[in-house]
Amino acid sequence: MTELLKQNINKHIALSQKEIEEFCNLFQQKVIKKKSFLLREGDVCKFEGFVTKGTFRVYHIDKNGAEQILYFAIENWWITDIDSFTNEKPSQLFIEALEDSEVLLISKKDKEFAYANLSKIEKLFRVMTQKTHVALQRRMIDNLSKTADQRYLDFIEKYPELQQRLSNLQIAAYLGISHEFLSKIRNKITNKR
Amino acid sequence: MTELLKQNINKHIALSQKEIEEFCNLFQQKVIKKKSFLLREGDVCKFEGFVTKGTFRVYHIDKNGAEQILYFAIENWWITDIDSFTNEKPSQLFIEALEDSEVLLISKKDKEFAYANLSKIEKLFRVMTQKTHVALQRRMIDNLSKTADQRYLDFIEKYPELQQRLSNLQIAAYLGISHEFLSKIRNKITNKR
DNA sequence: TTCATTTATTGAACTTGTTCAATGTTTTTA
DNA sequence: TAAAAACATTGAACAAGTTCAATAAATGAA
Repeated sequence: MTELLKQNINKHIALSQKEIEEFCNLFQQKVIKKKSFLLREGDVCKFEGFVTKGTFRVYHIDKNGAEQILYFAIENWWITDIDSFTNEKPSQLFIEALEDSEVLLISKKDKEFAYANLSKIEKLFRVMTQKTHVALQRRMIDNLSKTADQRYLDFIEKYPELQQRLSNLQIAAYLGISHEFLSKIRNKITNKR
Repeated sequence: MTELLKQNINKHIALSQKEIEEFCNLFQQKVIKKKSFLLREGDVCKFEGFVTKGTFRVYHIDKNGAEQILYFAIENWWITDIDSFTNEKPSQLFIEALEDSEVLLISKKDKEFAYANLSKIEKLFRVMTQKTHVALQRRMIDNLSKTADQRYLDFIEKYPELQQRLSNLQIAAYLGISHEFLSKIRNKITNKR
C-alpha cells in the first residue's frame, strides 16, 4: 500500500530500509470520493498527504468568487496547505478530489515525531520543499513573461497526463485565464496545424 | 558584523550561543558596488547570502529581452538562486546590486558542513524555505486573480520601505507590467485622492 | 435511455494592458 | 556645473484577455 510512497521518498534521499519502513508506517490511508473535500477554507490543515490514486486540485476562491488553482496533484504528488499545517492556522485554500481518489496522510504529531526521531526526515522535507519552491519560481517567471497561448502550450507539454484528466475549466483556472479565452486559444492552435 | 544575521536566525529557530556563533563564523563579508553582479545567468551560484546593507534584485531575462523580477532583497533578507546552488547547475538568473551593498556569504561546502555538524541548521533552512514558499504561493494567487492596480497598491502597502528605494521601472518588472502602464496607474491613484 | 447538469464553443462589446514615440524630469558623472 | 544618461509621464493606436449571452456537446444520474 505504501509502495509508491517508498519509491517517491527514495527519489529524494537515501534512507535505510528500517527508517523508510518506520516513516511510512506513520501514514494512514484515506479513500475520498469525487467532489469531496480534503480541506476547506477556514479549516486548520491537519495532514500532509501523498496521492496514491486519483486527482486533486488545491485552489483559492477570491472575494469575487473566482477560483485560482495553485496546483493539481495526481498519483505520486504530495498535497497539503503548508502554511496552515505548519503554523496551525485557518487555511485559505480548498483541496478537492476531482475523481474518486486515495491518499496516504500523516498527522502533524506524527510528522514532528519523525523530525525528532528519524534523522533524515528533516532533510527529506527540506529537499522536497526546495524542489517545490524552484518549480513555483519557474511558474512565477512564466506567468510574468508569457502570454496565455504560450502558457497553455507549455502546460500541455509539461503535464500531458494532467491535460488528459482535467477539464478545460480546471486548466483555465490554473493558467489564470477565463475558460472562454482558453477555448479560443485551443481553436486557434488547432486551425494553425 | 554578523549581529543582524544572528538576530535573523533567532527569529526562525532557537539555537545555543555556541551553535549560532559557529554557524555565523562560516560567513564571509562581501562589499559590492552599485550595478555590479553577485550572479549572472550561466554562472553556477556558489553562495547563499544574507544582506546587511543595500538593495539587490533577483531577475530573469526572457528570450524577448524583457526582465522579470523574482524578488528584491534589502537588509535582513536572504539571496541565492536556490536551484543553481543546490543542484550546482548554471543559473538562469541575475542578482544585481541596485545600490552600494554588503552581504554575508556562505559557500556550499560550508553550508554542507553546517548541515552535517550543527544539528539545528537543517531545520533552520527547512523552516526558511517553507516561509519563502508560502509567500510565493500568496504572490502567485494574487498574480492570477488581481489587476495590476490592485497588485501595485498591495505592493506599496506590504513593502513601503522597498517602494522608497526602488525606481518605478523595477517595481513594474516585479509586478509584471510595463513601466508606462505603472505610470498611468500611479496617475490615476493620485488624481483619485 | 432519457433528462438534467456540466462542460465547451463562438461572437460581440468591452476592459486591461502594451507598444511606440515624444517630452519632461531627475540623477550621475566627467 | 554642464552634459549625458537614466527615469518618468503622456497620448494614440493596438493587442490580449474578459464578460455576457446564446448554443452545442458531453457526461452523469435515475
